[in-house]
This record gives sequence, C-alpha cells and structure tokens, in this order.
Amino acid sequence: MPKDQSQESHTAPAVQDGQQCDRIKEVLSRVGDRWSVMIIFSLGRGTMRFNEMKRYLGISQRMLSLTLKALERDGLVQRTLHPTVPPRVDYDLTDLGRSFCEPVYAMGRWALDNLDNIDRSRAAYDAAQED
Amino acid sequence: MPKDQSQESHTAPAVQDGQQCDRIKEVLSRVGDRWSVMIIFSLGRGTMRFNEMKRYLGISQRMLSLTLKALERDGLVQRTLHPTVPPRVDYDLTDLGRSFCEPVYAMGRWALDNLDNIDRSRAAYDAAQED
DNA sequence: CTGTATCCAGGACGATACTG
DNA sequence: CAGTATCGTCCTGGATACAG
Repeated sequence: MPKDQSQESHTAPAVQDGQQCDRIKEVLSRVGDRWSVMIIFSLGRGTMRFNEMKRYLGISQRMLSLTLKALERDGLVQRTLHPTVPPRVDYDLTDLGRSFCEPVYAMGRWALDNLDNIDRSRAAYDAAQED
Repeated sequence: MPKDQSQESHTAPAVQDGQQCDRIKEVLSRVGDRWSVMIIFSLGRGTMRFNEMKRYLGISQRMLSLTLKALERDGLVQRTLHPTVPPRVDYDLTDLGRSFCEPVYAMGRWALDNLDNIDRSRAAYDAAQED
C-alpha cells in the first residue's frame, strides 16, 4: 500500500514504506552475509565439492555447512549426493541462484571498481581525524 | 587451483584467485551489512536528518551513528552540519554513494522479485524435513 | 536535535572432536 | 570425504543514560 512513488530520475525502486522494507531487509540479511555472497560467487563459476569450497574460501566447516544448508533451503543452491564411498557431494547453483548471481556480480564489480576510491576516502578521513 | 574459467555465457567477473576475493569480501562485509544497505537505500531517495532516519529505519542511535560514520569514512555518505541551535545535520549520498546505489537497487529489486520464490523453497524444504 | 559512553544479551564464528 | 556436536570467544547491536 505505498500510495505513490513518483518516478525518480534515477533507478529508485518502488519501496519505502516499512512493510516491504522489512521483507527486503530480511532477504538481504539472510543472503547478504559474508559467506553467502562468497559461496554464491564461487558457485557461479561452476560445481564445487564441500572440501573444495572449504579450502577455496578459507571458511570453517561449521559455517560452510550452515550456510550451504541455509542457501539450499532458500532454493539458491542445489545439493547432489553421490552415494559412493567415500561420499561425494556436489554443490551447484539453482536457476534462482543463478538469477541472484547477476546482482551479486554487480556488487562485486562495483566493489572491485571502487576499492581505491574507498581506500582514498578512508585515508583522507583518517588523516582529517588526527589534526 | 582451478585456473581456467573459460568464458561463461553469463556475466562472470574476472575474480577468483584469493587475492581480490579478499578485498571484495572486505568491501562487501563493510558495506553489506543490514544497516549500511538500508541507509544507502533510504538516502537514495534524498537528504535525511539523523532522527528522521532513526525513526524511518527503526534503528538504534548507536548503530545509526556507527554505521553513518563508517559510511562517511568510506566516502559513500556526506555529512553536513548546520551550526544552528538546536543543531541540524543533513546526510546525503556522495557521488560514490550514488554509484553504489545501482548494485544495491539491483539486489533490492531481486529480493522483491523473488520473495515468494524463496518462501516457497523454504516451505518445501521444511516440509521435506519432517517426513 | 545530535550525538557519545556504558552495559549487557544473543548471535556469529572458529577450533576441536567425533560419526558415517 | 562430508558432515554434526560442543564449546568458548568475539562482535553485533539494543537499551539506557548522559553531553554539547
């Protein structure tokens, strides 16, 4: 029931009245944490196995397990168990996960493009503090 | 050490070897927390004052203060103090902040568009658990 | 109004050990 | 190899009180 969001000159989404805001906040905090993003990122390149991701990301078993399970529950990641011995489990993105990759990549690209902008800002800010 | 990333059909960024990964992770965890995103989001609509944001976002003074300071340090948010009494402080996005809005909006839009996809996945997943 | 300082509860997260 | 369980720690973040 947002009544009117007029159109901004730039790409403002039609969201401001608390309601949806909360939902977005929810999804974002679910999927917006450090590890979720990194996992999505990695999986965007292709299938990976459990320990492979563990090594690659430098994440603890615990967090990897928890985060993967959450992402699977949210339908972003697909888990495939090969009942061999020793067991082998493949993780991939689902279609939903892949669709999520685009905004994630957008953020990653922005981060990459603006690393030094940010570093410069920080340096300037810190310098200004110790006058 | 998977070295080859061939060219994906979709928009995979040229990042995988730990190095940059770490930097991205850093920026993302800095700016990827719940409040930073929400603040950027709100400020994308225009100038806001301290208490205005506080009420609007339902955030504690402490976190608002901390997050704003961090965002200012990173050069995403501009703080303008009007030396009146009582004091009035305006917060706006900088150019860098505005450029960051786009990926943020992209994420927000995705979240909005896929809320029910996620809800459905969760329901299905939870149902499958209690067989 | 715009903050800073303090305290404190709860969650995030890593380390370690153990199972299938 | 792929996890689960347990424990301890640190940090996040809210509530509250106080200051300019």
